[in-house]
Order: sequence, then C-alpha cells, then structure tokens
Amino acid sequence: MRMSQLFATTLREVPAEAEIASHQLLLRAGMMRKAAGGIYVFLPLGLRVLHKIETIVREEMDRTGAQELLLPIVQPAELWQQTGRWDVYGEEMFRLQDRHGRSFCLGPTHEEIITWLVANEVQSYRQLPVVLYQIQNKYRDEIRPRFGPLRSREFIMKDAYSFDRDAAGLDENYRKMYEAYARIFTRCGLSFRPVEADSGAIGGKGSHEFMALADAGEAAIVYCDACGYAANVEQAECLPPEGDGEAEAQDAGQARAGEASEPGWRRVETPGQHTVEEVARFLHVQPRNLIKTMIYLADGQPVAVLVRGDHDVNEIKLGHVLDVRHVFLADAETTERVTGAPVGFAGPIGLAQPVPMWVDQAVMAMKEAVTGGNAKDTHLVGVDPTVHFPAGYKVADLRLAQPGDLCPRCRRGRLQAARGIEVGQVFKLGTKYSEALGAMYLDENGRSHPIIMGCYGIGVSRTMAAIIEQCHDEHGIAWPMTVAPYQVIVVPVNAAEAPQWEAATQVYGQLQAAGVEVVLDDRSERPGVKFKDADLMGFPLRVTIGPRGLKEGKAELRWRASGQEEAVPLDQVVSRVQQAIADELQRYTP
RNA sequence: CGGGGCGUAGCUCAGUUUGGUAGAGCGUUCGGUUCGGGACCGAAAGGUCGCACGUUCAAAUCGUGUCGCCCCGACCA
Repeated sequence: MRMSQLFATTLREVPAEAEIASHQLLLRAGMMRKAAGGIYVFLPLGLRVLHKIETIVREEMDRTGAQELLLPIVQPAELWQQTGRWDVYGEEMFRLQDRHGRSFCLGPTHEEIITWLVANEVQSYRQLPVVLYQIQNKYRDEIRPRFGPLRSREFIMKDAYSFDRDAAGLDENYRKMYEAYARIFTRCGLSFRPVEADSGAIGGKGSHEFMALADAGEAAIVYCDACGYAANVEQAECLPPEGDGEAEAQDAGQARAGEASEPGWRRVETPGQHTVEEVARFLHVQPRNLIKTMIYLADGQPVAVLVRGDHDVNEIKLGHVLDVRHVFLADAETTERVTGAPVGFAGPIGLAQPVPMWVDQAVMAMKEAVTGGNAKDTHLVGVDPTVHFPAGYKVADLRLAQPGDLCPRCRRGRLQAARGIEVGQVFKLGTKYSEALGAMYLDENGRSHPIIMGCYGIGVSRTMAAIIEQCHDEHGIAWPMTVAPYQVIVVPVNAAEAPQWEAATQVYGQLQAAGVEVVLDDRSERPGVKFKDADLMGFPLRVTIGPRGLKEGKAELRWRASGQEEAVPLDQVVSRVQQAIADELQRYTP
C-alpha cells in the first residue's frame, strides 16, 4: 500500500472528544471516526487491526472444535419475551418495529437466538456436545457511552455458546474456552489476568473475566501476591477479620459478652460530625473503630447494613444475600424516616423504624466501637456488637475487598489492587435459557433433559482499544506484530532524490513479493512528517532509506516499540525484515 | 435521569461579559525555496457561528425552546 493512496488522515492535535489514550490515538492515527455518540466508523487501518484480532479469535476458537455461524442482528421480540429479558434489559436494548408493527431488537447478545436455534436442531444426546460461535456487531444503548470503543453502543463481539448434556461436559468446555482465551489474549500482545467474576444479570454461576491491565480500565480487581487468586472486587471474598477463623472470633465475642456491663455504651455529642473521617478525628479514634450504618433500599424495602468504618459495602454481595434484583443507597428522606435522625447519625441501636439489619462479619469482631446514635449530633461509644446489637440481625460477608486484606484463598498473601479492561468473560450458564426456550435432548433411555449451556464472549473492538492502552507512548501507537495493520513501513527520506526513491521502491516491491504486509511512504513530505506519522500509526518496523545509509549501500531498520535501530545492507533487507517479523511473532506465541 | 461544561473553518481554539463588517494557529490548494524527527516565503480556498422562535434598527453575542457532544454520578454482558 502506498501512503499517498491510503485512506487515512492523521490529526496533529488531540480531538476534544477523546479523553483516554486509545480513543485519542485511534482518531489521531486515522483509524476511526465518530458517527454519533458511541457509534464509530472504522477506517481501513483500524479495520485491518480488527480483522487481525478476529483472525486470531477464529483460529483459537476453531482449534477448540467450536464452529462459526452467523446470527441475525435484528431479532424478534418473542424470543426475548420467553426468557423474560425483553423487560429485564430495559432501556439498554435498541428496539424497533417493522411496518406491520411487530417488535424486534438489535441484538445486545445472542443467547436467545442461539438457544432457539439449537432447540430446533438438536434432539438427541448424540448431537452433543456442540460449541457454536459468531463474530458480529452487537448493540447496547448504553446510558453513557464513553472512552471510544471501550464503551460504545455498537461494538464487535465474539460470542461462543457451548451445549452439553451434563455438568462434566460443561466443565470441560469451560476449561477449553478458558485456555483458548488465554492464548487469544497472549497472541494479541495483552498483559491480562483472568479473575473470578460475578455472573451478573445474564444468570448462571461460575464465571471468569479476562482483564487487560490498564489504568484506564473501568473494572477494579484484586489479586493475591502469594497465590494465583484474582477477582473482580465485586466478587472478591473477604475473610472474617484478621488472620483467624470464625470460631476464634466467636469465642472472643462470647468471652467479652461475659464481662460486659449493661448497657456498656454511652452517648456522646458529636455536633456537625457526619462522615467517618470527621467522627474519627473528633473522637480521637481510627475509622476502623467506627461502625458505618447505611440504609439501603432492596427492591424498595429499607434495610440497615453495617460495615466497619474503613470498609465499603459491596452492593453485589448485598443483593445476593438479600436475594433481590436491585439494591441502592436510600435517599435522605428514607434514611431520616428509618433512623429518626439526619443522614450521618445512623446506628444499629435505637432505630426509629424496625428494619432488617445485616451486619458484615468484620463488625462482629469489633469491641468498644463507635456507632451513630440515631439522633442529631449524637454517636454511641463503647458498643460491643455481640452484646449490644438488638436481636434478629444477620451476619454475612458484605464488604468490598481492599488492598492489604489477607488473601481469602491462601490466607498468606495480601491482596493488591489493579484496574482492568474487561476484554472477555466466560460463564457457566446452566439451563436458564434452555429451559425457557425448550432446548431439550433425549438421553439413551429416551428421557428428556434441558441442555446445559455455557457462554463465552470477547469484545473485539474493545480488545483493540485495550491493546492501545497497553502499547503506546508519547509518539503514538506501538502495535504488537500480531495485530499491526501493516508489519512494515518503508520511508524514503527524500522521495525526490532518485537513488533513494529507486532503492525504496525496490525494497517495497521485494517485501511485497515476500508476502510482507508493507506500506511505502511515497508522499512528498519532509522526513519529520513521515517519521511522526509512522510512529503515530504504530507500524512495528520501519525501513528508512536515506542518503546517510545509502552511501554505505545500507538501509536502516527501526523497531517502533523499543526504538532499537540497525543498519542493514540493501540486498539483505528482505531477509532481515522477515527474520525480525518472525522474532516478533514468536514473542506473542503462547 | 441528576449535577457540571461545551457547540464558531477539516482539527485545536479566541471572539459572547459590554449587540454594530467572521478571527488565529494547524491542516488543505497553488507557486517557489527546502529536505534524517510535525520547514520557510508568497498567494488562495474554506464558516447561513448546532437548529428554531423571539427581543432589537441591528444577534455568534441577549431571551426561550430544542438537538448534539464531553465530564462526574446513578446504571452496566
């Protein structure tokens, strides 16, 4: 490809709409343009990268025995109504009607349609297991699209679905997919970490997310520095407090219960001190000596939730233990009605309204704690949860894991925090969709059973953005060889000088003949402009042909990522470049 | 949906407070000089100032409405 012909205009300045590196660089390098909020055009260079990623995905899916098919983007409402997700998805689903008034949606995912298909095609255990996948556009009317392809409304996704007769088969397919995902992201050049995840609204149990590590990532994860444990913070388990089993904590609690005097706590005035930090400072204690009492609405019903002052409520865990669909912090009026006090003074003792009380396990190990007094400018000190809490409360793991926590798996390491971009997720779905849509098979005895499903997604366009987040510098993108739009760019320093031009076109022709993906910068630009554009677009290798090297009969080979340079005799450029490409590809081979 | 900000040339932005001929830099086109990390000189093209209505002799500027974009939050396979 000649640069003068390439449909790509680079931007010198950062477009105001882009905040993070990947979004800015995709626009600046002429790979992508915005058509509407969260809707993008992919220009030739960007599309080549997407195709490279898709090719890697296809190769690894096919290697597992999965078979590709193509599903419709426009999907009938009935299927979604059968699984109940027509309503569950809500406003996030793009909906439309045809001329006859029939309802459709633009597929946000494809469980319904694939399960419907398999329900019609599969009757016998002899047809199982089977794994099917598709790569295509999906649509979600995100409340707030942002960060370019990291959270867009139209995006490219690979979804695979496994169909098994039993749990063992599902486990086996899940394992194969997990391994394929590790290979895919390794080949894409990503630094990533599989983490234990919550399976969210899609249903089922057992899930891992593949997180590309990046500060721009929207997901917070924790991982153990001693064992391999890693989890989304939404999911991460917390041990009962510090280094000990529950039994020990309970013993301690009982011992204290014996010696506590009634009431044992006393009321103190804390004028104007609302937050944990304010109260702690005012009373000269640490935040970890306070008990935070939050009033939540669980599907509309108020509950009191207690965590230690230096902890935060994990709303996902709360939702699970309460077995409700939505939990969110109550508004100020509700809180005031329940506690009988302004926001900031809620506590477990003396609530104005009896509501269910859920206590994080860490709270139960506290003694001499500070709580809100359920009255303006009032707190209680000397509270011992095992003694003083009103009867009827329930204890559970309700808090968000924090860096420094003891690892819940090995109980030796400490948790570290990191941020990640979710590029893939694998789920054990079970029979939720097969039961709803009647995907059954007959076993050897002629008995009917629901097919057991798994689903496995990879955000292709999101992966492209994640790669840039990890592979860029102040000059632009530095694509891994495996996904680069072109492997090499040939730059004559001055195309108007015949010797340079002739050498450059000859090298270009030879590289093309050798099957190398190569761009020739044939523009009549000054060298600085060409170098800047090459760096911005991120071609992994650059062959520079200029008067300096030409005097010696040499070209210069430069690696984009490292900046390393090497003089190569003109007649050896092709073989050296081929070697360099092979070396680079090797680096990303799992 | 709540809070905040912004819509002026392809891009980045000034001009709006205090109404009076539409601006700069970059990019683009043409001519020339240049040519190893975003050159220089000269000439030029390019905008119904998001849209609508209103106020006014006069609106980019003031008012109302509307659409769009960005950020924070709620939400999120």
